[in-house]
Amino acid sequence: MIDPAVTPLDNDTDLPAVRTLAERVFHQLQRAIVRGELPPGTRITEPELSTRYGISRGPLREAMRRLETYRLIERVPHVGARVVKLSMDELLELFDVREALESMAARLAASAMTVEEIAGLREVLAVHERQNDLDSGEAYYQREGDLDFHYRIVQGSHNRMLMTILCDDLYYLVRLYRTQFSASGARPHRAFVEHHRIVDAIEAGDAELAELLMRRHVSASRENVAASYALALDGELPGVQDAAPTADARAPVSGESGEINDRDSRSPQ
Amino acid sequence: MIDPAVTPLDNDTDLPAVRTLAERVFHQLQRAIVRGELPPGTRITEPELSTRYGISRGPLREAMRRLETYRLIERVPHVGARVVKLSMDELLELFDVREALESMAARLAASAMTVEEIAGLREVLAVHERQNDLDSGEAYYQREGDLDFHYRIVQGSHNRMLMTILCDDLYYLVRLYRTQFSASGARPHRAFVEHHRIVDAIEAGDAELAELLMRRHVSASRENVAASYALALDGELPGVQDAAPTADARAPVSGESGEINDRDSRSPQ
DNA sequence: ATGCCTACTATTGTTAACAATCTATGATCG
DNA sequence: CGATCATAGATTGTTAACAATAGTAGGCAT
Repeated sequence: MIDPAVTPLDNDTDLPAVRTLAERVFHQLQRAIVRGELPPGTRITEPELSTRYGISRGPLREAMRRLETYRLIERVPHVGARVVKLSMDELLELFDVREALESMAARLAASAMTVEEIAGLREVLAVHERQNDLDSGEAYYQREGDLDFHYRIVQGSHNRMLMTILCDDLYYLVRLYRTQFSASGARPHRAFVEHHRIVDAIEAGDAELAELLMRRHVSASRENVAASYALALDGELPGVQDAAPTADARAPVSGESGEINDRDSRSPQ
Repeated sequence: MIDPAVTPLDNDTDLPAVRTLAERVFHQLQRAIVRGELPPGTRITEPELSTRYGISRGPLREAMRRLETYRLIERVPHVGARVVKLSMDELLELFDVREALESMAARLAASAMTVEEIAGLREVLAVHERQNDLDSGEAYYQREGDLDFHYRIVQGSHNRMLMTILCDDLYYLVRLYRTQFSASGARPHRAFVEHHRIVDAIEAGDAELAELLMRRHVSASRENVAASYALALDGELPGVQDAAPTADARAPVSGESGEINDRDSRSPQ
């Protein structure tokens, strides 16, 4: 469901095992939201979407209920639903959760990952690096590659609950944040270094180190995003002091190379 | 299959803000499952439940969809749904997730918790201890109190996403595990000690220490449960070597004082 | 007797109509 | 002129009937 090569370019029925209308429209809506085709805050009205997708309200409601659990839309009883509008401090909250979960995943992966999985991980890094040689240009693939890196480590933890929470529940939210804050890949080479170190630790079976590196990796990325945001914010709004809780914040925040890049977490820039 | 005598005591409208039928029946089903009134593996059939609760299949399906996201039931398209059957290694997976998330919560709580919240936390511990003076007898309240302790720390993190994942998504699963493996409160005083230490660290604003203690707390509980289970398992099934992935395991596992207790994580019993 | 095929039943997926609730617009009153 | 209340429209919640799928039981042929 995450593999970029597998992800359908578009169309309806290329997804495997879409056995029901509700599933199909769920995936369609999900993609529409993540891609920004349904902008944040957009009101979702059932009659409109049902006619739009040519289905009845029954399956649509089921799809919307699923979208709600993925935190992509927010519903209020008897009122309606709208596409979630993300704030910066919610993004930072997400980083904290990811830091906790992904560092745990790295720890477990160091013990549980197979040689084949590690080889696949190295291959991802190689592809990642190759695309970096093309320099900027296509940040999209970098993002996907970066995402794939983290995805594979979570898979390597062999903890299904972790996989579900991280890769199913939080995955689309991460992507939505990315499009919403238009995080551009700034300097991914720093992330490469970190990624390689993490894989080294995993390959060596050093759970403690892998955990620590992953934790720093995510944490540094969080600080980077926060700093970039604060900078962009007082660049255009000199009066603003703190990140507003409900910041609609359309300021593009650079610093995230798609998934996670970071400063070297040591040298002060 | 579904004991009619049990459900009627949970009347309809004791829960606040139940604005829709789907919500009501969701809570009813949730309680029924967590309490064990709907045993694990029970087939959930829509016509039966709809007549049983006196509602139509529409709201019922919505309630079931919610139960599915809470991982309390499992659905297969065109086939049906059944109450989730938990295995021991899934329980251990849950412990890993909780270790990652709750240690993060403790860290954040050390920085973000207000004096009022800390006071409330101390009160919980006091109540907890008082009930422990009554010794065993009522393990139920201990469990709830223990749960309340962890619950409040998560709240104290002031991280809404953490709160949602831990208190909404995983909470009922934890309770279900407890009833399913009939974890009895064995020796909660060890947990008390740990709890107090954690609160001390939080009150001192020592994020590092709070995180470390919470991590050990959950980890020790995990090991305790695993050990008790392994013991009970080869006590009754001497041939069994590993925890079966799909163990239906009705053996009562002691060691969990409801939520989390642990050995002192230092002295070897 | 056993294996496969077929029809049947029960359950799930889907649809469309009905009822209850909320929002907004406009009229009335202070 | 402003505010409050009422009414109207639209949207969500709910229901019951219809369609499609999967499991099951029985018969038939080998």
